[in-house]
Amino acid sequence: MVKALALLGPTASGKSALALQLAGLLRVEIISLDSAQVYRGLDKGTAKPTAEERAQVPHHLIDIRDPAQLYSAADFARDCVRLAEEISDRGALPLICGGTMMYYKALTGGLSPLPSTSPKTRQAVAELAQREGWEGVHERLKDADPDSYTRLSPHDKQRLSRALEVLWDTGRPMGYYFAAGRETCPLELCECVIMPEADRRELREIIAARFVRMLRDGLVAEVEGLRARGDLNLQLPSMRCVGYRQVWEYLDGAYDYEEMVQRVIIATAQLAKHQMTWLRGSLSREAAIERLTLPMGAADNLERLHERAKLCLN
RNA sequence: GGAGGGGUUCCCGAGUGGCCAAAGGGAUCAGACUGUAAAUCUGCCGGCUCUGCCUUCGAAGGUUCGAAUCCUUCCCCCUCCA
Repeated sequence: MVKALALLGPTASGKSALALQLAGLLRVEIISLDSAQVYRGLDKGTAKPTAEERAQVPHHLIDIRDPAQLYSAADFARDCVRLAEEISDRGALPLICGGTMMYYKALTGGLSPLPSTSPKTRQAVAELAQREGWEGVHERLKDADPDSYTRLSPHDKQRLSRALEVLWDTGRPMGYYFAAGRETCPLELCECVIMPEADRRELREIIAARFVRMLRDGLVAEVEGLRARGDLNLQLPSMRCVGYRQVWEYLDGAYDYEEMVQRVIIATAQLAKHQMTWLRGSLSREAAIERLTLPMGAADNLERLHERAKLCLN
């Protein structure tokens, strides 16, 4: 079984820097666990590793999609396993590094054999919601998919949409696919988690400072460029990423610059909070994945990570 | 100095005699999470010895069975005239 090391943690907690340092000590290739860095052209706002860093250490699953395209947890799980095997074959250690916990969950916990649904159908659901509201969409599930009907909030547009899409596209409720169980993870994972639990205020300051840097580096111009393409919009997952969404709205004139800055900082802090909720929760109740928790910014983190990585190599 | 407008629970903001611990939004906190997940949603959100009680709507008095809401004085803020 292929072994891999996972380095997880909330945004701005120092994962990437630590991963790069580890790469200086042993032969690793990094598999990015990041739903935003997959997009080409989303550079400044995603804290994407620089060209130099990428030249120095191989990075995977970065810049693999156009911002008009979609990428999913299932795509990730498939790509990640394939890459880990290839990297392992090359004699290097696969290092899965990032904070998109849904992707990680899909990898470790597996997914049921649900179908992907067509953009056409999604559009049709959106139109229904437009006419009848999401409560209306919710009602459509009442008889055809009672499990989803009771499980989902009448306001949870994303999941409501997905449930109805599956129903319309395949004629079967989601539960039909759930019944088939989940795939099991073909990788043997070691988990290292950076948890700034003790002082979230510090993380917030790092986030704010980092965003100021992103702006100084030209984030607004980058978003202007993306808007100028003409084929992107706020409904796309790429343009809903933290930072991009708010800058886009600012350029739309929805609010002023100062408010945009504050909103991004708040949204980023909320993202970090959300990621920590995943990490504290049931994530690694899955399988017997041993976990090492590192405090944010501790001096001996690299050393401890290195120790753990060496175990993975055996 | 004069004429108006305003001070509400962490923030914005509604509320003009009882149904008000006080709409709504934001933040915070906690949580969910099966192919959009940096998404989407949920709960809590003054305090307590918690089916009730206490404190809160700039401050202090007053009217009233009863006030965030009415009256008086004071403090502060904004706009305009000077």
